[in-house]
Amino acid sequence: MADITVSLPDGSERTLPQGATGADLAASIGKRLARDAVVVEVDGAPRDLSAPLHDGDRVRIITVQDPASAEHLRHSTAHVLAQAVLELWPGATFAGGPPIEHGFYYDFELPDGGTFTEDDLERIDAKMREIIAADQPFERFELPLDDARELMADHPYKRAFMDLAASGDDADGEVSGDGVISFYRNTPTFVDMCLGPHVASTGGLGNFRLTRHGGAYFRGSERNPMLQRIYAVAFPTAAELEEHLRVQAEAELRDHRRLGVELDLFSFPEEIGSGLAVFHPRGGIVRRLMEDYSRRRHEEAGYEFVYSPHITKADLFETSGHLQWFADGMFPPMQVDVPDGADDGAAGTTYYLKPMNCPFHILIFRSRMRSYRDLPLRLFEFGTVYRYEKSGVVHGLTRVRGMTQDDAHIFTTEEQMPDELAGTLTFVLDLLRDYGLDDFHLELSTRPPEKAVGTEAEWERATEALRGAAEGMGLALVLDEGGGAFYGPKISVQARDAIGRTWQMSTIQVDFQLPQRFDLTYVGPDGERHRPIMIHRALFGSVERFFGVLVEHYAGAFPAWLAPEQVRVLPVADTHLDYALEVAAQLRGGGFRVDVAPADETLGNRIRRAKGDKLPYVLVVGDDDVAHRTVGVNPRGGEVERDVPLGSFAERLHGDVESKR
RNA sequence: GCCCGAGUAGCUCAGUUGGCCAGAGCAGCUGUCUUGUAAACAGCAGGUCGUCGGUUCGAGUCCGACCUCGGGCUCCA
Repeated sequence: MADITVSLPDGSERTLPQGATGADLAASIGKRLARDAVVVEVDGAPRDLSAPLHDGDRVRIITVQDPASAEHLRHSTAHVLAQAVLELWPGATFAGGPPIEHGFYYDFELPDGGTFTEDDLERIDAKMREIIAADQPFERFELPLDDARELMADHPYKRAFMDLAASGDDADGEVSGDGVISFYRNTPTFVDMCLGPHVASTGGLGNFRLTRHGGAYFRGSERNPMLQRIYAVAFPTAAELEEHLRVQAEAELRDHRRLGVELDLFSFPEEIGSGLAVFHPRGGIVRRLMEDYSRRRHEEAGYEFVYSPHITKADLFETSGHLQWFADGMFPPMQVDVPDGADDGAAGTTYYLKPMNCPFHILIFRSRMRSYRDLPLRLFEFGTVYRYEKSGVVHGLTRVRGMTQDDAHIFTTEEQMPDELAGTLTFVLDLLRDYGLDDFHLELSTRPPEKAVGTEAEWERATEALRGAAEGMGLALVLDEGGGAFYGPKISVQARDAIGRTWQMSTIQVDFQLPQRFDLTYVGPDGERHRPIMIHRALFGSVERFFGVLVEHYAGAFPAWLAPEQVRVLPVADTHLDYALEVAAQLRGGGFRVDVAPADETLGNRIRRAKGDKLPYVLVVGDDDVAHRTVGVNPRGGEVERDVPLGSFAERLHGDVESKR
């Protein structure tokens, strides 16, 4: 029988006997490679180690050291989860269980509408580890559709995936559409439908942890039944799993909801209502500083400031299209000016809380005749809007029902638009950097197929203009098909924070629609009327969300320019109080935010409290300092320095503020 | 909105199968202590146990509805 020859990524070739598998190949190269091999890629396509190789195959062996192995290990561990659940809950059925970032999930339906509990996760985990200890093989086999349906007779969701694939749907990648269904058998009783590949056996798995459980609609649609999903994190190595869990624990400590209470920044009094925040004095300082700086920069960039009310007659949102397209996101209407004695609900005038600021800015544009000389006209407002968010989605400051947008609408000619978009994007990124975020990527959201006004051609032009601006930035650009607003496509800026999480921040949207709906015009150099184009843009997105992101990014330890309290002066004993007050007064005179903590408590305890409040600087003053007009400087995250002249400390603080460190 | 879980003092939590006057630490207040870099000591005060209704001789504890929060789905700045 003829041998086969395969090539490896380094260009070398190896000759193996006919019928040799990826595992054989690995074994022929080295013991360690054989042990660490997870799957192989043949001509770029992942395959089981047990699959026979063919003459001329280009083969890459993926080991646990290769990041590409994670997906396969996760996928295989998901099967172990399914096996454990099906063994523990006789009569349970399962749907899909794909690998995801950091881990995997699997969807189940338990008998009699059962649900999982926290304790169940422990039982399942224990069962999974038994399966792994048993080192069960993953054995692949294939069946024609009819036989496959019969094999999965007790599992309607698996059959649903087969039917979807048969009708040309992608079936969430669970099955192929070629009429042959592949399965993996672990034990005589456990078989899962799967495209594969899988690890050779369960023994190599184990670096996982079950994390959460919750409801999830089948295939993500509200119209489908709700299944019970279990999430897990999983990594090729134990060290990676540990690191991930460490970062998670860190993220929990940074949670802005927790820090908001601890640092006395803001709260959500139950009496006010879900998703409605109040900012306390310390949070108020931070917010005001954020806003003040933003105002200054916007002024310098040619924006003009406007103000508009929070509520308006329904007609305005009829004209804008919001009542047609965005009504679900709006608070219910209120009837006002109802005539005495009228019991007809339709009598009077209908008002709405505003969910967006654009119509108001449009009315400002339209308040008089505009010339091309006025354009681009950039109207800016910290506009507070109200959105009726579904009860299950409200979340801290990042998803609220009342928020303030740093909202601007730019009215331009069509010719000006590309430059204006590029300028806006540059401005936005620059400003975000000043707030300490500097790792970005961009996302381009296109026409939502079922929910869009305007013609395809208009959408196309707007989308291309945005794409051009985005591509000019030299940042990664991700396509978000169908994710645009009803009136136009958008670019959103995604920022990565200090511990690597990405947040959607700024959005820039092109809008041909509202200028038409409101019949906006300007007079061009030719004396004729022309239609302007609108650009909607928000940089913080919402001030509340941005505030929450900054709290998490800085873990509550705001840089000096934003810190609510920059310095706290601690006299060692009462005899140093007058000097401490003098130091504080002098620093305040320099424009700094300073408090004094008198010697009612031990110095150690006052230091501890100040550190807990995450101040940039704690100053300790005692006999030596009174005598020499110095201070002891205890900086956040640094070493204590004694006998620092007050003047040089003030300069240092000034430098921190100026450099926004 | 849907699935699950939770709501006890400002915060973090105890409170056994329904049964004496609902507890602790931190925070707060009052004293004493007068401190050189991450917790001095003592005392005081603080709760209609989320709200409303029900079961019961008796409810923080059991049941229902609503409100709020947390985790997930869907949605989103």
